[in-house]
Amino acid sequence: MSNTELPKTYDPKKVEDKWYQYWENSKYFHAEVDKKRQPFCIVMPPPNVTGQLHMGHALDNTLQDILTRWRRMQGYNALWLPGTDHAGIATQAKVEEQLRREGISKYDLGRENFLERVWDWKHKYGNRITTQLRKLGASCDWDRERFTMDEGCSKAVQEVFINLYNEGLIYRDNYIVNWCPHCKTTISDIEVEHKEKPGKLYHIKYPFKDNPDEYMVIATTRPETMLGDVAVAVNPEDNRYLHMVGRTLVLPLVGREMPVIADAYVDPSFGSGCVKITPAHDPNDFEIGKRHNLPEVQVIDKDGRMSDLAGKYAGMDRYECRQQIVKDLEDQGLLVKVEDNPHSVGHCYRCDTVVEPMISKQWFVKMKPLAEPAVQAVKEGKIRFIPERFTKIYLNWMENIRDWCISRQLWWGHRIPVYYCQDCDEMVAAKEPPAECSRCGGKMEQDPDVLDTWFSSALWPFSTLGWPEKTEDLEHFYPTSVLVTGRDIIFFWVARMIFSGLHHMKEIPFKEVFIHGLVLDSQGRKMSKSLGNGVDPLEVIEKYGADSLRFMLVTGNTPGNDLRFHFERLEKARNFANKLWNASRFALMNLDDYDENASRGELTLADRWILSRYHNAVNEVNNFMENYELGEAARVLYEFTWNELCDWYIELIKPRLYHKTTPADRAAAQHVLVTVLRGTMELLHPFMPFITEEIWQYLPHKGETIMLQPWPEYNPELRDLDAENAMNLVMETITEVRRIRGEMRVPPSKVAEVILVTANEGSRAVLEQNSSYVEDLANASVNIKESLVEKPDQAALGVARGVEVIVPLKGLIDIDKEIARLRKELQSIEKELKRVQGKLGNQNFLAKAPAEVVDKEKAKEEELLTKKAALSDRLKMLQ
RNA sequence: GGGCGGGUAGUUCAGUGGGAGAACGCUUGCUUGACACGCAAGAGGUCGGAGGUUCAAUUCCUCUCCCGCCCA
Repeated sequence: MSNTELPKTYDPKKVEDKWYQYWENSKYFHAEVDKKRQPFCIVMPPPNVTGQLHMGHALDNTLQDILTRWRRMQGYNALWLPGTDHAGIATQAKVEEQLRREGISKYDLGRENFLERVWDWKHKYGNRITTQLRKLGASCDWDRERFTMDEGCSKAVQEVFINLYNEGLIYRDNYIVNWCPHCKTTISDIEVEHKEKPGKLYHIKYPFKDNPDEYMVIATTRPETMLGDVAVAVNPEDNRYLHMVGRTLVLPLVGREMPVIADAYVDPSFGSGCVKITPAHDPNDFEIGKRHNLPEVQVIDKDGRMSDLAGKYAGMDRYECRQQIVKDLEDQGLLVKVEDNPHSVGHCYRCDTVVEPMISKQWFVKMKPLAEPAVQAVKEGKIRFIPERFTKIYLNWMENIRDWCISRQLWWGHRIPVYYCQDCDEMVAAKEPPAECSRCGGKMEQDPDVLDTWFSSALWPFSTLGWPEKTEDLEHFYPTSVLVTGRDIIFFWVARMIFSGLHHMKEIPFKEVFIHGLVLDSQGRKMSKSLGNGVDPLEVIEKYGADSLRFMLVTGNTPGNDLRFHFERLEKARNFANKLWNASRFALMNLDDYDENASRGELTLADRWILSRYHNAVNEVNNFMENYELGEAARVLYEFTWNELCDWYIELIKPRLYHKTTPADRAAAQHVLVTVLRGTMELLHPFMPFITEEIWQYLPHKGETIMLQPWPEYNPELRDLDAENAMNLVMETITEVRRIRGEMRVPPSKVAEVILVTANEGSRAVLEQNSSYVEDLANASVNIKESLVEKPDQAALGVARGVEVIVPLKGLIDIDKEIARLRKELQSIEKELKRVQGKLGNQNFLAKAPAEVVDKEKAKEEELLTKKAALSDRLKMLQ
């Protein structure tokens, strides 16, 4: 290898795209079924096809990429399957917005033309997010990229719908659903976000028919819905009102006669204890209405305006109407009082409009039979959540699940494969449009609605692998290994994939679910468009590099917890990348004559030490990775690289690389450096794929790419605790000398005379063999003695592992300063000693604590006593 | 109302039944032949509060306060 001079700072822009192209063009991401190897498979949570990469995607995909790259290096047949979601409401809304700017509506275009526009939009923006994922370094198999509306996925959707329909698990019914007046569609229960909002509680008199002077007072937060009231209910155990049950009231402003009923749902302690019943506009009232056979009067329409049934209020906006009704009630003396009453209001999770509960004929999935096996699978441990606490959240939801409303009044999506006869009430679910009604020969027309987007994503783990066909892919890669996703879509997606997989595949879709938190801004707020506090991952990549972003996202955070985005932490990650770069730069500057096969001298203490520490790091990283503690694994690598490899090992071998030794010794240093540095790059590769590839390619290596190198294996035989102990003594000695130098203001350029005194033979041997380390790293000349009778009084003293470190400072020492320093040191030793001796004096401790803990405390006491003796002797002498 | 997470150095966060850690910031000194996106040395914490279990609790248990999230 020729002498390689690299630039002083690492520039990610110069290398990232280059390596990504190389990997992708070389098909390194591509996985084929290979029965000889164990499969590892992740399906990517599909981002919205027309969306843009945000920090949540960056985190989610970084985690998946780390796992995939790691398993791939371990030799698994690793497949990370990417794709995008058609995102019904979001995408349709975007295209409608575009049409609005052109001054037309989707109705002007008609369904066919509108859909063509959406497909145009998809083709135009559909590869934006996948390009962005490439920038992040995602090693997914693009040859297998899927889309929820592609032919295969659409087939799967049809198949599933028809199967469930035939099994009686999909039904159509009139039911109270959540209507978004802005999106103009129903949404499912979990798509409603409940937010606490300030509001009023209105107390209104409802007079009796037989005696208009007598009345009941009802309390409501939504007076406008009273136009749809059909009863007043009280609790059957509420003695205040029981005698009124069965009597007839006259609804104010409307004049409708309605009964007083008793129902256990009513909470006697809320408001007056009398509840108005509006089955058409409240889910609970709807249930009560069903129980009591009450009529349903719909007074609010799909635009959020009062309907024709609202009499003189017809056509008014629902909130305007509220004001007017309150005013009218007041005028008639029927408003008793108005109280402040903050209450929870449902909002559309897409557009944040207040949702209107409304009765409508919709398609539903019957959940109970599907949920049961999905609960079992998790309870039996077939599917494991990481962190474990999400198991409870999942189970709690699954066990209380309600039927899933799946029809959406949109055009963009999978159209419901049900056909209705226009002449009779025949209806069939079919893959192909029936030519005519099988019963009466009438014309058949398809349901105009489409399915909830999540209906297709629920099938993602098997639809992407070829289902309903029986493919080799399915057989090999299903069930997938792990699902990585945010905690915000456990219900939307994870739960639905689980019951779908179990029902249609008869097998779980994945064995583990790795949940991460949300990426928040630096103040802990959710990143949102309206707040404008989002950080664009692409800008970050542009400025700091993808490796830095990835490293920052994965460190300093614990699985499942939210993560605040701080630019300071990004800088830290970038600095780390630069550190790697410069360590490698140093290595390359000293490898011009490196020959792997050259005869090498014996390993030195530093060599044995760094190899031992490296294998310790390998072991820790492996354990953390297996437990999904990716942040901890990254921390171990950060600390090993910076604090051990760079700060100590590289410094220790500089003299050997600068030809101040024999060629064989130099070769040994080169070899250990290359081995450890290359191994470190391999360990870091899943986290920082680009820089590690760049460096690895410069280092002596075999193979085409770091990403297909075997993952470093832990070799316990290379753990060398003797070397670690010896090095600790050397390093602490060096630190002690440096500290004295610093405190006594010995100029850095001046060689300090150092006397090391210890009666311990072992320590003395270590120091004698390795005194050059102390001399080089502390700029000192070292003398080692068993004892020292005549201690120079013009000297500073420290103790490292029982070794007295004496630095004679004739003419340089400030006696007062040294006395102060010794006193302070002694103080902290006394404090520690008191604690240790307190423990050792406790009979219970000696009797019950494990022997090694007791031994440890004893050794500690001994060391502290030595140190104390040396320092106080010294202090006496100086005083 | 139920559930969950968090409260540890000035700040942001790791971590642990047995001597409190990191990064940034701060102090001091360094253009030391990889790196100032750096090197060396250092200051800084009653680990939210109270009680309990234990030889030993920041860590386990109970209660309590504050912050955040989810569900009803």
